Amino acid sequence: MELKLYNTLTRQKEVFKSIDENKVRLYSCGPTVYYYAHIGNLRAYLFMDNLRRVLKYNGYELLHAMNITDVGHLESDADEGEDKMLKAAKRENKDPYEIAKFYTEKFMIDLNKLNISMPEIICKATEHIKEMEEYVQKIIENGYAYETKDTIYFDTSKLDKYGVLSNINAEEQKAGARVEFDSQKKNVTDFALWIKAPENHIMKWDTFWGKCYPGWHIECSAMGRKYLGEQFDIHTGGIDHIPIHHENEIAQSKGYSGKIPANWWMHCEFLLIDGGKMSKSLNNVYTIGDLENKGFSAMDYRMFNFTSHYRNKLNFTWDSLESAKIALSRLKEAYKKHANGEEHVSEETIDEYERKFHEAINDDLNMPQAMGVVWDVAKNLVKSKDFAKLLLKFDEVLGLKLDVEEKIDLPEEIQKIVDERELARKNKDWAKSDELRDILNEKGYTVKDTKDGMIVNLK
RNA sequence: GGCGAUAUAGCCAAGUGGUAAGGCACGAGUCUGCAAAACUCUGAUCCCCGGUUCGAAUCCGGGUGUCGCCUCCA
Repeated sequence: MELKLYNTLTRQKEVFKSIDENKVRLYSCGPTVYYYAHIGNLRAYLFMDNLRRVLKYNGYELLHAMNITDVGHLESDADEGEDKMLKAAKRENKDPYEIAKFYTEKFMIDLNKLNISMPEIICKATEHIKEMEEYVQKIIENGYAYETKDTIYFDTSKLDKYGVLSNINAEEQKAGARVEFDSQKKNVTDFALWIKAPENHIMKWDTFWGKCYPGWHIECSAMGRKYLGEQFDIHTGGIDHIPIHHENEIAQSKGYSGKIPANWWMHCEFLLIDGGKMSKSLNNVYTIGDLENKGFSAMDYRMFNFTSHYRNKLNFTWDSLESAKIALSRLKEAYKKHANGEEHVSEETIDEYERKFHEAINDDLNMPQAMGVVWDVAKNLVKSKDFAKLLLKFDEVLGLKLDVEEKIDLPEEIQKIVDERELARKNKDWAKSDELRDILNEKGYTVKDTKDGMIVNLK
């Protein structure tokens, strides 16, 4: 079946065709590991995971690289700000490498909780200084860079066009902005490739230009090339990457080889909180931990993300997360019923649902529409193992672990009360049963009585 | 100030020319010792005005609102 993916480069959906026959090479801009990832960040990785799974569903093998930015990401585009890693190091009074290690681990834990499948290659900027160095030298050799006192800049005026992705006149935009920029630059759109490290700079390396550290954009160019080749299929990132980071990556690649590195550029829209941007001042920069503290799981958040399309802003509210949580639990319930079902469903019916689902995901990852098909199957009055099997197939893309029952290990003390209540119920001692239920509630557990016994969960 | 996006039921949202997917909430009901859960049923003509068309939520023009980018950001 035809797979259509939206390409930011051409601003339209295009029929996907990989360079190699059955293999897709893709690159995703990963996190700058200077702090916890918030749920907005994580939406981009859920999108990345969604793309991976859809490609796999279509039979492609994947070679996927994602970077971990642990150096070079400055606060200011004018190349004057502080390195985010160093700032975090100061804040926490730690070595920047410790910071990177700590938040990288936290990031991986989040991805794991969200059931995000890992790219085949995870590459760290600090482990590829050599590759970046060579990349920059080639750009210089090709005449696309110039030196100032302490920075090597990319000369964007040497390109036939700068701004092919965002399709804007960056010169004009930046000239109009009320932002000062480094006067050493020849053009406002020029950006730093290589920067001389000040005396007290912690993260620096001995390089062809003395003790330096790399600009932010060069890592993706160098690592993408190293692991995926001069040209690969898809490059993903957040929508905010379009105007600067990805433009610069394209510029660097043009300066290096004359080519745009990827055929498809795909970008995930922002997550809004209560209709607006998340910001520290509004105190709404939530992490997975924050969600968990309110009784939600990472998987609830995963489910929530399927309510909208990745190219649309998604409005996060606690109510909408709650609705996703309930929907997920009902979906699992529905799966279970089908798994225990004894009726038969015709192959044609199954194929028809499968086709509809496949069509939806192949239409530029239209997950809300795909979920419509999933619910059709889940809520079908005919209870059948055939449907259960189909749902599991869908779950290869959804990644909701429909067949995994969430059972929590109850503390011994709680288990004792549960057993006692079970006995009371057996003896129809309702007074005692209710009393024990109250106790469980007080201790923070919910109690559901079903035909198959009691289900106890954390509130 | 410049640029861009968006406006669909209480909420989260699909749908881009042929008479409005889905989820959640609400309400009604079934079940149940009670409660909860679960299950069934139920709702919108698509921001406003004008145009194109046999026909528009869907295209065009104008207006209004909201959001974002131009500064770090997934």
